[in-house]
Amino acid sequence: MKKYQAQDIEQFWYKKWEEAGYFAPTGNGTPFSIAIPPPNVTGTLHMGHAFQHSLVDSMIRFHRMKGDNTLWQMGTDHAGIATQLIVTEQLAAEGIKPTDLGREKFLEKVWDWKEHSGGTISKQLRRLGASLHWDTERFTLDEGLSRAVLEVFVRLHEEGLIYRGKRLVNWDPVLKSSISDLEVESEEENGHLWHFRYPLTDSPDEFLVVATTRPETLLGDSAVAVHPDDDRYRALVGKTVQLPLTGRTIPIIADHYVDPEFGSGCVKITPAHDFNDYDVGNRHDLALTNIFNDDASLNDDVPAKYRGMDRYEARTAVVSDIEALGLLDQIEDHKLVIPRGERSGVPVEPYLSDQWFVKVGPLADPAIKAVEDGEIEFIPKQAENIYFAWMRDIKDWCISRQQWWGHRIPAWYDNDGNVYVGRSEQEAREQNKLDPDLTLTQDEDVLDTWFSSALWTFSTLGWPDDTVELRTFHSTDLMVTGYDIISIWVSKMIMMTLKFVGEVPFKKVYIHGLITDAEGQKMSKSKGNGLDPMDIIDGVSIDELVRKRTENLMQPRMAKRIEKATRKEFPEGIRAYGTDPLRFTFYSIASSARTIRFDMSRVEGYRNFCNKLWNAANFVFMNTENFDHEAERKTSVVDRWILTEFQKTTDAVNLAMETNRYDLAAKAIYEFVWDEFCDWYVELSKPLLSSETASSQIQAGTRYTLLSMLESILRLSHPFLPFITEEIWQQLPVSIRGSNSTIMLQPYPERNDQLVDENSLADVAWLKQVVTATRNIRGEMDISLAKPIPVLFHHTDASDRVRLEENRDLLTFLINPEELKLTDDNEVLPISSTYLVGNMQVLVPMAGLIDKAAELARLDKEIIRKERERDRADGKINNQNFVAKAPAEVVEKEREKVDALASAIEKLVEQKSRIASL
RNA sequence: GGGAGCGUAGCUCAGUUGGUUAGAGCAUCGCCUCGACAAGGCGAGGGUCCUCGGUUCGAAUCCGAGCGUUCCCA
Repeated sequence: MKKYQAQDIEQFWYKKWEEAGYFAPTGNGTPFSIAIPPPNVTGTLHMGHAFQHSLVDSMIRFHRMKGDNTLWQMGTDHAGIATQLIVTEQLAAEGIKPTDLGREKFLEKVWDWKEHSGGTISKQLRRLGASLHWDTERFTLDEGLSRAVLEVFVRLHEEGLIYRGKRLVNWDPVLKSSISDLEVESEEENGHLWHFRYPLTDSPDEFLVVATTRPETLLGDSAVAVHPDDDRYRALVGKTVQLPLTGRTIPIIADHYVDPEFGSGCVKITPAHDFNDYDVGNRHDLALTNIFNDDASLNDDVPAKYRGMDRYEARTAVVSDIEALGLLDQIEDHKLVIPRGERSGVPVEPYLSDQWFVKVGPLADPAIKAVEDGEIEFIPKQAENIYFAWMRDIKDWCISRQQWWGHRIPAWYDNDGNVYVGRSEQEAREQNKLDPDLTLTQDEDVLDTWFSSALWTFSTLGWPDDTVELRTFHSTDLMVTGYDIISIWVSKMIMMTLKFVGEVPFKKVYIHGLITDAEGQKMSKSKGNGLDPMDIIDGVSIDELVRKRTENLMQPRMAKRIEKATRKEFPEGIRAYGTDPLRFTFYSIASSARTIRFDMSRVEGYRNFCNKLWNAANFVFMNTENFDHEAERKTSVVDRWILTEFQKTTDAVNLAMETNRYDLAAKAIYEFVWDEFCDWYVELSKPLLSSETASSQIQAGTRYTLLSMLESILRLSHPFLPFITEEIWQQLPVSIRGSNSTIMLQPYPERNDQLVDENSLADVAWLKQVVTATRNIRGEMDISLAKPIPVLFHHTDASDRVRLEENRDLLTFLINPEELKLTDDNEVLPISSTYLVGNMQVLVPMAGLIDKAAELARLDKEIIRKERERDRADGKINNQNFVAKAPAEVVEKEREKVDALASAIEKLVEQKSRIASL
């Protein structure tokens, strides 16, 4: 075989698998299904995706190999705002505005874009080895899903759970649309707190001082509020103040919302421009004065002077006018949280507008209960808290967006503003018995992308039709997603699915942590610290990496700093590690922590692991070229030992997968392959295979075990390392692997008790200890393995002698002794370096080999270590409380430990004094 | 302000119901080009398990307080 090069094998196999249709459910066995969290059609694969989909793919491959009827449903969402923005920007480059084209033409352009540029993430998922069922790939805007959306909208509306109303929403003044909470990023920024004096109507020389971070909203104030228990202002409640610049008179009200400790204890209330003030306004029946147009310029409800000004222009004007009136009390520096639109980057306005809402309360109750009752299990369990906290304080969901790209709201208006909802205009007319001549116009808005995503698990399976797929694969078995998605998506899926399908969307939700950079910083474009999983798979030069990180920055001045940091962290770019090593890294770091630092040296470590597996396979092939499957064979103790170890590993991996502990699964495989199979079994097979004296049956047994063990390892590892395992498996003889065409559909290993031989464990443990003893002496004394050393076995018992004779060839090969010699108990021994294996002493005579001082130091270290241990155990068994209260077997264990250590120390001390006396 | 996570070797992290000599990878230091593999082999060094209390015969593990750090919500 050639050297291990991931890029040589990976794409080849994926293509084969896909063409052969191996990703499709077989139609037999227990159904197992997972729906992909639909990636954004505009998106590219980031580290979070790669992590998430690697976890899912292992689970899918695991179940497929177990013989389940396995479906990983593929699909993408239409990403309303993101997609529309991209196309809008492209058109802008040609000097075209969407409004120039009109809705129909514009949407054609978007579809065009989607068809030609929207598939990046699909290609990347293939590179990742994701065994998604592509044939039934869905898109939230395709016909079937759109029908589901219509159905849900109409039915919720019929039940009064969807309504239209004027409410305060997050408004992006650049997009001129409402946006969801998830699309708002709140960061602390430096600002000011302006203190204004509002004159009392009754006595204009007296003032209430109000503090605000947004002076321009003064023009929309409806009241000044104080805390009801605040003695300073109690007498003023019910009176009025003059609102400067406007000539309006507004009331002084009392509300518990006010924090009397903050500022002056008086708060201006602007119900149309602040979410808290909106609630206060509702409680006190205050007027809602909207002062903005949809681009956040001031509208005609403000004094003429300010009309048409941008909000920040108005801010300056208001402050200077207040100052001119002598009503500016003071200006303080102040840190405040500014909500910015994720896409546009501008501050978002709470904005009063006509929107459609889902009344969430009645949907939330059963959704909470489903999790409380354990119908849905969160992993880790603490993630439930996020869900419950959100669900128990849930607000109505604004589902309309002032966009073109999306599911258009199925509502029609007549000229009097009456609204009619139906699956089509036709149905709306029939249901409402409208005059055919009545002119109706459809609502211009579209639905929030999450509205369609909420139906994902069942709409992708054909709902509202009662399909075989729906009956077979719903509820899905597992959802894998991040913390940030619980409130925005997971909760909505649970509500909608319970409502319309009457069952949970998934039985388990695995919530993974956020992949951060090596410093624990969230990866982001603006910080320039992002990693592209494709760059880890394919490698990237430092120049290219710098280019990718610094292009199209929102803040171009960051480019220099980003370049410097990048060149420091990756002076030579990133090497091409391949998909398997990257995947294995993801499994290994999948802990329950909420942030996971991504460390490139781990990828390197797992690339080395793949290389190790590759080379081990190479060894197996080299030594089994003429393997005759029919030849008579016998198993050795070493064969039985590795088979026993493999059963334990298989058990551990299966258990880990059942409990979603990907890290433990990866660890079990890594340790078995490297520490047991490669370091011991392969090494122990060498003397047998090259032996002149070993029987041909034993040699055949060893060859068979090498092959079958390798084959089993490949199957066990396949869900995690799909490519390298397939590549190697294909090269195995058919007599070993069977005649099927892919490892993907081979049975997953399960523990076979008939292959467990507990006795072999003790035999091989003894063997390992003897070898380790001599290696230790060699290592401590810097004696090369090339130099033969005499090895004596002293104080042996019958089983030691049997083992020694049976394994003489193995020991000779591994130790490279000048001689292996059994001593008599009363024989006078040469001065030696000593190691204990149970009661037996392994001796290497010092003459000409070993330095006296070094050996004394080695013995001292060993004695101290054992004494420390003995003292600890001794302390325990001399403690009456311990003996009385600890379980008998624990006490017994400590007693045995003390005895064994005492006798070991005795021997070592004796040895030490002999050497010292030289 | 409320809630959550994290704090274990120089770095990144395991440590499952309390009993391990507290582990791994990377890094470090020796020795080794022996017929799978130098992307390797064999050894070694390295820890006040954040701090202080408590429960317990026994605490990295359970409880309380504090410190540091990250995130979410307001």
